[in-house]
Amino acid sequence: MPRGKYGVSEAVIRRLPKYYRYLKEMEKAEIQRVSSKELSQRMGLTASQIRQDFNCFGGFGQQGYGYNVTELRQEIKKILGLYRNYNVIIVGAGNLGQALANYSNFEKEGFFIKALFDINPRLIGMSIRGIEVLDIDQMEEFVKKEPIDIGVISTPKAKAQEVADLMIKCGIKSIWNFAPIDVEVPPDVVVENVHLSDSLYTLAFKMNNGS
Amino acid sequence: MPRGKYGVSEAVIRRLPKYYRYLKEMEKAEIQRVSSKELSQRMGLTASQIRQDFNCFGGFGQQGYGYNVTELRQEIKKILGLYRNYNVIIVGAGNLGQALANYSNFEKEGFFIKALFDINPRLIGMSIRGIEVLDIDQMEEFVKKEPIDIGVISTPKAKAQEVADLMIKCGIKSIWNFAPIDVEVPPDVVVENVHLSDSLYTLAFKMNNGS
DNA sequence: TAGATTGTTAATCGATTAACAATC
DNA sequence: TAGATTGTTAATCGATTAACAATC
Repeated sequence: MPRGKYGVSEAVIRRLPKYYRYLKEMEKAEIQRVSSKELSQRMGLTASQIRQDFNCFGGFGQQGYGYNVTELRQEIKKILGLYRNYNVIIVGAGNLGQALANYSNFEKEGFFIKALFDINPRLIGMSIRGIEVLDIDQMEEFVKKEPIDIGVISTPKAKAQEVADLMIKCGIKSIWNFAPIDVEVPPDVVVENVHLSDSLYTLAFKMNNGS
Repeated sequence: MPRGKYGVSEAVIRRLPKYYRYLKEMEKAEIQRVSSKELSQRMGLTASQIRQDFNCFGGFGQQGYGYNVTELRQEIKKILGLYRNYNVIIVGAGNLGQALANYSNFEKEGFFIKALFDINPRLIGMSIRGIEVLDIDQMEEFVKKEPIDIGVISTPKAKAQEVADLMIKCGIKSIWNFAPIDVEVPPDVVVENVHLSDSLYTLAFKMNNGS
């Protein structure tokens, strides 16, 4: 398994957005410095783990002082790759696809939804926050004109693999998959799954097991 | 950290719904038996891990044969707690809340959405698949009449903690949280987070790091 | 300077993988 | 019976935690 620029484990990667979230909050609250100890208490981690995590990327702190909140937030923003913009399309303009298109917070971090696609004639032609719903047949042409970084799959399960294949054919290298199936992709394509049912079943398990 | 009936790690818990998903597919494809080896190939795990996972719960296989697909699926269904029904309410009837209410698949596994709640007068009175959107002020009364197992938070971040507090006050012990914040709850309450932005940022990180 | 807190190395813990006897 | 595959124990690997010298 190749591990790009930063040789970093999945566990660390998953914590990065959480650090980013907490640091944004602290910045908003005008907190200027933070120690690994204080951050650990806020986030429910250990101070050791936090320092280990940051040192995967080179250490942004200062002995005796801690971390500058703004600086640390910016570093993590950089690591996550949020200092550039991403063009996004959503395939599947049903309720979930529309909900995602309506969620304007993604834009604030540079994720711009350029179009939705569907096969349903009733949806095609619609517009959500000014984003058009187009026929899936137009997708290939659309992506040729406007390079797309991320493809979102919000179709039913039965169509998900087909949609993934089409995205890959169009040269899209990153897929955010909401369909309850693990789509198969070539090794240069990244997939991030949001399996809502899996999450709900996990909750069911935990509530029956008091953990 | 107390670990209910089954003393099982988070990593194992997270794999259970995935097993369930694959086994359902195989059952649909009328596959009757499966070995840990074959399942490992389908799922991208190791056979060892699969056998270890199942043996957390007591081993459902037979030497020389493998596992009966239907039986195994049923066992996992039992472990997950999907042989009972769950009453669910959704607080926040915006796009995401509506999308969740519209997603009829949850019902098939026994999760019944009993009502949505909101503060927006424009949404109150609406009906989604026959599920009413009520005023949040009616929630406490509603939950008294109809016991609710799971509360879904699909409000903006700013309201999430308040909503969680209200749910807890109403006796709800399980929260499925879609707001981009970690709500604080007493130790007997279970929270499962779906942090969409975290997931998206993870994807951004990975696409910039070729992992 | 003295106190605080990092960056980093070492120790521990837990999860995954390997191996194999048991047995269908 | 012979072959296959589990359940389970042991070995390995990786991630988390602890400890502490470096240094602000």
